[in-house]
Amino acid sequence: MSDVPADISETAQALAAIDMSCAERGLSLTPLRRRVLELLLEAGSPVKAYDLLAALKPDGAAQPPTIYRALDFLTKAGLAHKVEALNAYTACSHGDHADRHADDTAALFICEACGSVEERHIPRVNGEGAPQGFALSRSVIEHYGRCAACPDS
Amino acid sequence: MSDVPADISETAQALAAIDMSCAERGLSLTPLRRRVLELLLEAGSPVKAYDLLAALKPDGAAQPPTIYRALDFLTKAGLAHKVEALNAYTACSHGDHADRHADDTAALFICEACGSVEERHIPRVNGEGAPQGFALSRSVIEHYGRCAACPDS
DNA sequence: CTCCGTAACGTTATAATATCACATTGGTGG
DNA sequence: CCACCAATGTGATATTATAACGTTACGGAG
Repeated sequence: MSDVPADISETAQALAAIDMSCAERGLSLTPLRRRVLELLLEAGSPVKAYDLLAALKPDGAAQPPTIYRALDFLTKAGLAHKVEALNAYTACSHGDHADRHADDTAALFICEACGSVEERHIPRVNGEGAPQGFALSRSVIEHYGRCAACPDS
Repeated sequence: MSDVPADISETAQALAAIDMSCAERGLSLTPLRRRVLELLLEAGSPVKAYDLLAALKPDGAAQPPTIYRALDFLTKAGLAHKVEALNAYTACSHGDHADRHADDTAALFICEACGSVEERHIPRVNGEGAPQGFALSRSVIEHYGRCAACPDS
């Protein structure tokens, strides 16, 4: 066993891969943005903007625009998603090759018991039964329920 | 031609049908709730809570809880939906037989140009590629794009 | 009929989420 | 050096939503 929990180590590895991916894509993953993404990765479930803000406080008193700008960058870069129905944010589980998924739609499966999020990338197509002539720009797909690890009890 | 625009008349007809549906289901569609639903039906596109509030003002100064309680009732009754990504609310296009769709998922197709909403009811099933053992409770499905009537220009 | 319980709504205050507008910093290229 | 631009800092404010408690009106039990 190392002295670092496995999930933190995984976070570090993911961040390293994302560093490279961003470099290739010409995106500047600044320390602040990187730190916010790190917080999201460590959380493993959706986090509210003001909770991220609170988590940054030790590093100096951050103000709301700080966090919203970072989240804006991360979501546009495909490194994080906003969970619309929760007003929360979560790291993209495919952030290390976000470029390959730029045109995909992310479907989120959110456990209402434990908060965990599973993400599936599905090719961007008009939803089932789209109106004639509807030109799709983006889709929000969020499924709420109970994950396999959280029995109905 | 009547002196009442066609869409208002349609609204009135829809409301009459909803009145009966609510009576059958034992739901009390009070004047306030009915008025809010009427406003949503007339709008034809998503409306923000505080805009509804403003629209109610002439009838007396309403406060936020008033409108949120009405919206809560309407959404639980399946007569309206919250558009999560817009923080807005829209009348269910099948409100007159909402009982038959109680277990369905509503997929919304929202035109970013004109604001129109088309609604499709799809049977509630686990989304494509759901994780093993995921027990679905509800889904948020919102598609954004451009409707057939709004050319790319 | 009175009393009581409850659903609906009113009212005041405040919480939670998000953005605007402008100042400051720090690098990069002319 | 200086002009420029991306990124961040900072203070104020807008927008969305809920908490907490009071009031009213109606319907059933006694």
